[in-house]
Amino acid sequence: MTEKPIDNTTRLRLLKNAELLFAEKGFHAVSVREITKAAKCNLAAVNYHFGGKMNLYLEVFRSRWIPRARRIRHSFEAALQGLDPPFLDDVVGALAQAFLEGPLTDEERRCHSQLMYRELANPTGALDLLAEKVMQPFFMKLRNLLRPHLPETIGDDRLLLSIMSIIAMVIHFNFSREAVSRLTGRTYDAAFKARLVEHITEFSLKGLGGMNIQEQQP
Amino acid sequence: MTEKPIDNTTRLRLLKNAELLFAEKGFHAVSVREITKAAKCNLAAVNYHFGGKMNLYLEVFRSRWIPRARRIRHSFEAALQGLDPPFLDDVVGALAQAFLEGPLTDEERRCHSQLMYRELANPTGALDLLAEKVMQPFFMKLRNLLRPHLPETIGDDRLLLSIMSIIAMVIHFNFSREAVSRLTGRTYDAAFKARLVEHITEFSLKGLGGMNIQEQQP
DNA sequence: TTGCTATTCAAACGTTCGTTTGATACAAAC
DNA sequence: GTTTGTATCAAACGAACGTTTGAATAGCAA
Repeated sequence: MTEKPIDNTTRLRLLKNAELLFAEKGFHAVSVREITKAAKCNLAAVNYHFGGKMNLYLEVFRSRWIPRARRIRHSFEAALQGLDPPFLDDVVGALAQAFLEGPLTDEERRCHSQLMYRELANPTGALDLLAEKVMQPFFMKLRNLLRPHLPETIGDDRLLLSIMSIIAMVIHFNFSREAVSRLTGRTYDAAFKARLVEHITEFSLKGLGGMNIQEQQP
Repeated sequence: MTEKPIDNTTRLRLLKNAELLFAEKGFHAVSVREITKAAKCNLAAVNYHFGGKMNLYLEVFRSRWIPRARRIRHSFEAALQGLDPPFLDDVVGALAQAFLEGPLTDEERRCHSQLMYRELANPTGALDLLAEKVMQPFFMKLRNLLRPHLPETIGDDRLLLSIMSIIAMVIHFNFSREAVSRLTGRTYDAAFKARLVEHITEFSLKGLGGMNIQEQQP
């Protein structure tokens, strides 16, 4: 417990502030001066502790993004605990909820989605980490969870596309909040988020097959 | 016809090359020197013709992105011509096809999606243009097309969310090609694109309701 | 020709960038 | 007390940035 007490070290302050700024503006739009100013430390601290701006960026993913992705995944799996096997709507509902409500604070979630979106848009090397350590295994897990509830005629590729569609929605509604808010005329409060979870769950459930949902929900 | 013959002017070369580079790397990651070098013109040309880098960026949207969005929309509407009223699967199929296959070359489509994605991620002022001139009217059009085929119990907001879900998929599969390719193990050739159109259409159709599809497709 | 306008160009502008440096402070080890 | 190693700091570095300048070059009208 005392291994890392509060750890309000320069290093950690840098990671926290860097993540927020990178998420908000993107790698190129944030300067080292901006980061160190926000972290209330000297300009040279980035190079001392991380060896450069790019390494700081990568370290943000290694030590903050990936652990948070794990928290999301654990939240998802915890929601399915005891349901053996979970029904289709359990899986999809837990998925949407883990991402849109889940264990993160709202600021964390925004940060998380934006960093991911940006990395999808502009692979800088961090995408390698995400794909290998997070996405790939998570998608496999999802496939195994969904497979028993779908007709056997559905191939693996088809199932994978469906999973990516759901993820696409989740990411999109998390990420392009500004556009979504503008087009729907709604602010991103708890009520709207709950509405989104409901919508994504319903839409995805029906999209996935819709043939054996009725038997589960009388 | 002779109004704009070839128009291989410096101005147009700048717009073309700037668009490609902005789409590929994002606004901040591209330098004026890089653009003018690609356009084979002098460094000062950007400021002479557009009055600055940001104005060039905005002009890319005004004179290239928006007209292309119109071509997509026309392609979508042309596919529905003669179908009065179009069925649900006509609308959704035409939508997916217009975006993923449609009237654009593959390079244009990549460029188009990337610019849009980036602007959703990083609103720089161009998003105002897109939302007002393109998205808003297009979404209204879609809503009117879909409305007659869905149960009356579905509210406007619900329908709008469904539309945004479909668009989210279309954008996502167009944009994050690298990640999609990596996770599916498939290259973005014509066959895969056709597969994506098929998938999005099917998934969206079912997601939209699934209650009156059967009557249309015996 | 002479003027006028529009465009291109090399060069330089001032600013900001990421990074490096060398001095300084501070604590634990000897 | 001295040494050693870690961390922070102000200052400066060279490079790259967006932009400006003023001269050179065309094309066309008078």
